[in-house]
Amino acid sequence: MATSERKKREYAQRETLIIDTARDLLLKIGYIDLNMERIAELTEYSKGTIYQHFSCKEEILVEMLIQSAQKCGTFLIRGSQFKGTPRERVAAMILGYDLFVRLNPDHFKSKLLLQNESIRGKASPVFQKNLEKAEQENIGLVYGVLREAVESGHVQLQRGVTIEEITFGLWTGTFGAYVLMFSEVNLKALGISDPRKAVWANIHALLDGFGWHPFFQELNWEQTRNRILNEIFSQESHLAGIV
Amino acid sequence: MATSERKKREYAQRETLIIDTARDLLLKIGYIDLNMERIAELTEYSKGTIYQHFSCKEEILVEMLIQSAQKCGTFLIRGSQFKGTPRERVAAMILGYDLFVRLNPDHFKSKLLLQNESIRGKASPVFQKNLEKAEQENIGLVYGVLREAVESGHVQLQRGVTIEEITFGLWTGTFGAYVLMFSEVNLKALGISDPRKAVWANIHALLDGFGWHPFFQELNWEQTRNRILNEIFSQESHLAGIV
DNA sequence: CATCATAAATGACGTTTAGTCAAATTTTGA
DNA sequence: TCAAAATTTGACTAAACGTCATTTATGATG
Repeated sequence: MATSERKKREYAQRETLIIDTARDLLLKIGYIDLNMERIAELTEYSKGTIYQHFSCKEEILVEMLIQSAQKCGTFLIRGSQFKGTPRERVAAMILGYDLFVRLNPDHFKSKLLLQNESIRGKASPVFQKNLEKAEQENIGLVYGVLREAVESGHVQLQRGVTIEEITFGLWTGTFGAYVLMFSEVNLKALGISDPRKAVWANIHALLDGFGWHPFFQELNWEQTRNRILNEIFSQESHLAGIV
Repeated sequence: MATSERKKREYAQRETLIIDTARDLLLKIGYIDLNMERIAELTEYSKGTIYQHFSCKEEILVEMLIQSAQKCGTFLIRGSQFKGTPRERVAAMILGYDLFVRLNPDHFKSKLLLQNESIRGKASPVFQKNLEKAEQENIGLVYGVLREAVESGHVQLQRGVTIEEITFGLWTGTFGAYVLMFSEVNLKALGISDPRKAVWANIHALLDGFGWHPFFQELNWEQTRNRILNEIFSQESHLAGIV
């Protein structure tokens, strides 16, 4: 069945086209004004065809986020492979995440929207499950490095704290910061001129606070940061313009 | 002008009625299905009258959030007045915030939505400015206690870290956690059975990491926590069922 | 090449909600 | 009591949603 293979390919291509179009449109006109009619126009397909792929705009957003979460995963994996201590590898993952977010501004736009159950709930359950799975896999990558850190004795878990909870701290500290950065909260007016610098300081204070060796003071982090960017994310850091 | 005073009062009362109705409806049916027609029905006014107060449902949400942000401020203030070290006072503010969020579940629902610029942007600029102001005032309350902590020598700011950045860390660590808790991310599946416990551990690790005395180990926090709840939030902690 | 069955794409249509505004109603104060 | 002012109403237009009968394209077969 050579033809049916081609059909499948064409279907997948069209899906990509729809998502890419929706992504552009989302960044350009925002969620409220985003509509299926316009997506149909721009893709040069009819509304009916668009609805054959996605049941509503929210479902397109979910699929968009699934794809970007998977892409995000590749950045996390690359970060985790940095040659260094577990703490440096976690730092590399966080830097990778930052680069990913910089290069994929649509990620947080759709993420923020779908954080709302009413909006996410419009997508069909299959899509929602897939999204949950994609995001859990990414968290799993962080767990992996933390587990190694505990096993190698770089961190001693104290007072019943679990690696899941430490990950939660890293997660909320970075994710929360991006939510704020991406929502036009006036951080400048609040004295936060460089939120990324603040995140970096906070993440390291957190890890220091959990007694994770080597402590912030014990390492030249400026150097480590440059090594991470050069060795792992050379191309991306140039693309993002952080040299 | 006794009459015009009464009119004003009546107008304000109706505004309250509209907001309360919208709040109930939001919690019941969610953002997507929330609509002006239904709000009009439930308040027993006509659509036109509702539109005299608010230009769209998003504007109602903004006003809802302004009000809850102000109420939140009273919890923060009370927390900051706890008789203890600055660090204990910060902890009291965070506990106060937690109680506030528990008792006002609509707060985060609307907050999350309005984090999206496209949604928030539907409200008129005056409403948006007021919201920004209300939220900045709350952050200002945290700054106040941190400033005292620095002045009293409980924290030494190191390596160019500012109190704004530390506040940002507290903010993202708690706010980020509530965003996740309120968005049906399956935290249980990720091994986070008690996100509030995790937040507490992370906040203290963060403050320890910044060298904020007294360190977590040096205090009986279980006792402090109970004192805060008893002395400052007795009524609220019972209402929230955390005894 | 012609035919026909199947698959895919279309856009008109019914429905819902938004937001407006002229008309109806109520209130005010002389 | 009554006219002017203020308020309320809901009918109406417009926009987007989501459906589905109809049209168009495809490709297998003789």
